[in-house]
Amino acid sequence: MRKPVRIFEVAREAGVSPSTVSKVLNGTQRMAAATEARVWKAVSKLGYHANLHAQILSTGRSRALGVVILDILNPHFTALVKGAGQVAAERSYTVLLADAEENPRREQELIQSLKARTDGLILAGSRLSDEEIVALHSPEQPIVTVGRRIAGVPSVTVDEYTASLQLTSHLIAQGCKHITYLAGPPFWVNQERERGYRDALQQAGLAPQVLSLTTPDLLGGEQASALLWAARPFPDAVVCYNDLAAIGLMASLKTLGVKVPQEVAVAAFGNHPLAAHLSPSLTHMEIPSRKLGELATGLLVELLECPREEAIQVIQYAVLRPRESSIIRV
Amino acid sequence: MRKPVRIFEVAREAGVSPSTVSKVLNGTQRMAAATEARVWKAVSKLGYHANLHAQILSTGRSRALGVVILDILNPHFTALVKGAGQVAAERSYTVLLADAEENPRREQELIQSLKARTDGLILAGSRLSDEEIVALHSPEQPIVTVGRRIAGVPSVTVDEYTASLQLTSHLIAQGCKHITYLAGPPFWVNQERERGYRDALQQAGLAPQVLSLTTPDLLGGEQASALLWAARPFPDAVVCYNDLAAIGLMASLKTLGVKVPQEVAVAAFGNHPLAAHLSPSLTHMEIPSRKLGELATGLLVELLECPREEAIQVIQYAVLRPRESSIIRV
DNA sequence: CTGTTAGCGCCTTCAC
DNA sequence: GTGAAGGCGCTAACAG
Repeated sequence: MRKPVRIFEVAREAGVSPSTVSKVLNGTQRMAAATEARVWKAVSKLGYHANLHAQILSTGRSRALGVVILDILNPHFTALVKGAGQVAAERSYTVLLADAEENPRREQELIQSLKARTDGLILAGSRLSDEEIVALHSPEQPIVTVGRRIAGVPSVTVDEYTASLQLTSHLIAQGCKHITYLAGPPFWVNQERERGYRDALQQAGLAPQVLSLTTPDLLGGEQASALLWAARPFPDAVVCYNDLAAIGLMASLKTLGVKVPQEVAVAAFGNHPLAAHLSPSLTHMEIPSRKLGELATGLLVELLECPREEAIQVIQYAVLRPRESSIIRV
Repeated sequence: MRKPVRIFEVAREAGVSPSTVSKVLNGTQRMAAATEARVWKAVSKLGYHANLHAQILSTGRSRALGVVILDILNPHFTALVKGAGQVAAERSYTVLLADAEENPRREQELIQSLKARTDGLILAGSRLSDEEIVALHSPEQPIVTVGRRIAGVPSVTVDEYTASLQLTSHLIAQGCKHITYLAGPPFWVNQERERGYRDALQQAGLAPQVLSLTTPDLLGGEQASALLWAARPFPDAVVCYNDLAAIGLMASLKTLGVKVPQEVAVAAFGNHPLAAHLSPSLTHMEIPSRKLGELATGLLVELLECPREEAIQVIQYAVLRPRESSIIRV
């Protein structure tokens, strides 16, 4: 059909050379006002749009950022994407988003695909090994991790250890004695949360009990009730790796006739939009997901525009949101 | 640092010409087994990866699909993305995802950006005008819409009219007499749902009452309670444009001390993962979001691989999931 | 200020 | 079977 217009045709229409058109369009170099006007006129008359790939091939920059998230069904990551999108737009970058579906093989494929199309990557909730991530990072194609601290790689993270200390202490303050931790996948975030949990219990002279979620989502939480059921002693409180799992767990406990918070208090990490809408509403350490996305994007753009040597590590803090699921009335 | 390897260097390493390497790598033409072996060896030794943009510039195809969704915070669209990602992977296409943030201007920008990077687009929940969408569609760069039927444009949609007829009839069967419809944005989906609602009421000899959501999300639902409050007669049932709004509404009604379903029954459209986890659990017509993503992607790939004249329209059906929010015990 | 000349890295006819 | 040559569309140095 209608072949796309090329820069040469615009040049001819405006009576100038292709390079002049290029300079005017990109603002690389000012031309005589009259010339510029003729170029713009020709451009709009012909409906010209530069061929992106030719442009990228020629300049070596795409002004695009890749964002790879662990799971698009998890509100934590979608909120993060909102933040990334906003900052990227402000800095006039395009975000190319990909969902790793909690699958490291797929994640690698997507990363390779995005790496070829972007100037830099944000890895949120990566399931790759530290080595793989280090290998991916380079000054020309920087990567920023979210929720993962690796020496030599720029990152944006929450102080999960302190968050976990606070959340666990909150339960202890409610008088809970047998607090179980439902662990997520064995990556940085879970390590920190588990460490905070253990330290809080130790300080209180209580014994830890760690059980592992099958998956860190609704289903995993539902399945976890069976684990709890078998646990001796049966806990009077549960700290969940994330709020999705906590919601699944609470639903399952309701089915089993176990009352929350009277028989078991439940608390989690996250910022699920419905945490306050549930019955009972869910206590959690609120993770500033959107902010993480904003910061990671800002950092990546900085790295792109003025390459640095050291790997900057940005740290944020979670906020305790006490709600019905952990408030035990005496 | 380490400059990327070019095809020329692979050719030199293997003792052949660049064009031979290209043919072997792309399987465009068989070469002597020994030659192919040498090429593959050189490729892995040097860690060669073809430059994507050079390739696209040269071939004119990117093997990438663009998916533009209305709002990444809405579970309907994220589920759709899961479906799209799966089918795209099966057909070895890369999905490039963008979040329009319910903003038509932003949507146009993203579309332009993705259009330049992909072979075809899926528009899910577009806020553009029919004309704009028609203008975007072409046999060389097909687009498939989801949740929108436009003459001449391939689409995948749910039979929303029938879905709405069923949902409204369900409420009527519960004995509700004053059923209000909380309308979403004035696009195809809402038009169909509203039409089904009106027809169902008319058949039952009831009077319709339509109020508009400020936004089709949690916040909009919360704000809608004020509208309902002011409505005369105060309804005994509400049909919500989507489940996000229904959840917001129910939360707000709880605050106001209005009991669901005893004083007002609530029902909606959607497939929110927590619909069954709420108290009361939410009745809805379940929209097969993920399936829509799969079908749209399948259709787009078909269109890409064997261009068609007619614009195929795929239709799916919603399923009634009756839950506590609409079950009125007498 | 403006045009000319070279690539960017790859694929693809077309001869050998 | 294999290689040489030309082009995809644009930008960037370098002249003038």
